[in-house]
Amino acid sequence: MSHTLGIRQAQKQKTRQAFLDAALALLEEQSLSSLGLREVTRAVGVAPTAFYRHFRSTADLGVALVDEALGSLHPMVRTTVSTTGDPEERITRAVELIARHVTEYPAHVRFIARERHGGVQPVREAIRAQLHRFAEEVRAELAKDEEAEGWSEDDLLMLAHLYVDQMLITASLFLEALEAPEDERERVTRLATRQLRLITLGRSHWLD
Amino acid sequence: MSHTLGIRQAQKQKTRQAFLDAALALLEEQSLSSLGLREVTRAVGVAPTAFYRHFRSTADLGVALVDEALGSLHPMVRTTVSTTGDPEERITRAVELIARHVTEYPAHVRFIARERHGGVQPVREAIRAQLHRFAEEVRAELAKDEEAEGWSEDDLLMLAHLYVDQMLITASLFLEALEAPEDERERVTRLATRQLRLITLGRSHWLD
DNA sequence: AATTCCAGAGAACAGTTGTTAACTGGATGA
DNA sequence: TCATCCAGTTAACAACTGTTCTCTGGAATT
Repeated sequence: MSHTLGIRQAQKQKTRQAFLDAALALLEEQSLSSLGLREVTRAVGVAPTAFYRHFRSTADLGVALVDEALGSLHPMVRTTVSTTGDPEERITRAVELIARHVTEYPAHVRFIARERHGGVQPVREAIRAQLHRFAEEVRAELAKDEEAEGWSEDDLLMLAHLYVDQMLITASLFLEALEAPEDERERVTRLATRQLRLITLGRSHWLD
Repeated sequence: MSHTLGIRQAQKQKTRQAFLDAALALLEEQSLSSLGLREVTRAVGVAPTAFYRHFRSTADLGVALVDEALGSLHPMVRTTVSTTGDPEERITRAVELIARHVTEYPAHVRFIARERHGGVQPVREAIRAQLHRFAEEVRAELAKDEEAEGWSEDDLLMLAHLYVDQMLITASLFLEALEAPEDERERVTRLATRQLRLITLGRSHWLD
């Protein structure tokens, strides 16, 4: 099924990826709404006009970055939530997974945290849509758990959003602690673990 | 004690406030890192160079905006948390208070949500510091409650941060629902209420 | 082998930006 | 009353921005 791309298409995709990489790097120290088209092309090493062969505008590039940063994350979220084992172990694994992801893709995480409430509407929309997908997937996984018996769909979605938001908050904290000494990251781990523990505790008494 | 300002100082403060107001309005559709100095002076109706009489840079203006947006909010947070009455009533009042604040100062709320993870370091720092103050104040209020018996200081701060973050998430949701029909805001109210309820439930079983 | 296609280059456009220096004129304080 | 101060002005600077049109050379198609 995998159709080998021609030299032409392959080169185009390569350049496109170079745009995404360069933009992501530049966005570590500014917001998308201040990212200039020429700034990006300069970083890639191509003429300004080449930009238009790939994107309509920087907002368009931003939407593509959202897909790159969040699109491939869905399997990970699903498996994390559905992991079997006692709750405490699940929480530990979830926090570890977030920490590792932040370490591996700090620029992606920073971009999402920054542009979630950023100044570019189509990008905000794209992030909102992806996060909603996450919440729906988490809800679906939660529904499978025996603890979900007696829960309404609406309440499950409410809890799912709580988990998703908590995931983002934690990721952002790890991001801030990235260059800090080891014990700061340890502190964040402990904080996030206890917060998840408290939420899970509330969950298990929801039907009282 | 209140020293009447001279005509000169008064006029200066008036212009300064005009800068803050104009910037806040412009920031509804962009981020601080893309806000131009000339753009602001144009909106105020003053020469570009006048800007330097009040601020070193737009980042400096941003820090001033953080103080305006969050500085006056501390009493409200304190009294909200310390309100007596049964937990359910407290939650309702808290959510209502957030909703009202968002309706009254939407630009302030948008600014904080946007720049909390934005591209301007000094502003991020200023917001982080203010939110930490909030968390400390909430912790102090929680400590007075009889439910806090047996809690460690660290765990109380953990819970306080959870409440503060939840407050911001809720505010942001109300902001998105500002121009939406009434039933959307009602939906957000119900969601936020149940999330707070679940957290409070976890809180009451923390020591089990 | 001849033709079409198209990613990227090049040049030019009118506007924009932050920052400097030297100024003006009304409020301030002696 | 007179000298000082200082919020805001004017003018000019080099550097930058997004977007247009035209062109080119190698890949793709016939």
